Amino acid sequence: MSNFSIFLKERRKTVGLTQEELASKAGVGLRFIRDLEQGKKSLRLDKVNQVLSLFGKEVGVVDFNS
Amino acid sequence: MSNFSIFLKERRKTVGLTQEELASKAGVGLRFIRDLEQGKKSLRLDKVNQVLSLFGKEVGVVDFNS
DNA sequence: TGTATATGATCCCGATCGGGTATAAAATAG
DNA sequence: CTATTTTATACCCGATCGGGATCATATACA
Repeated sequence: MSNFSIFLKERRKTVGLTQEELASKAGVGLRFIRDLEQGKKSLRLDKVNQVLSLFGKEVGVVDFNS
Repeated sequence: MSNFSIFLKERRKTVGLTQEELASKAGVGLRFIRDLEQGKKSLRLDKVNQVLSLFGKEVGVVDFNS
């Protein structure tokens, strides 16, 4: 599982959103949210950022250790 | 410009690699390296990680302020 | 001058993404 | 403890797009 998979799944739950609600809020498909939370590796960067931006975050360079 | 665009361009130069050499080392196309360093938004995550891993880094969640 | 880089235009293959649907699991109601 | 609803997972399909390869041109730089 990647880094944002966990981050997003937890954040979504703490704010009480369903996957479907998050999808429509972020302007992406439900399938994408599911792939994302499932840790799919080959997602598109802009789509991931589209979702992360709802939580004031974005994709960036990090070390292997979290 | 995104975060890894700058990071990768600088790293590549400090280790003395051309875009072409980096591309073949990372197993991606030259065009991808160029798009990457130019900050293209819609790249695929796995490919970006493929390149970042050469420098012991990966893609992760970060704040808007770097 | 030659080398590295940037940008644009194709073509082509394969994957992503979204929509729909069917199903499974979890939560809630009766 | 069941029945119903909600939420999550899995699969197929079709349109779209990424990315590799290649050629061409333009610019920056050593």
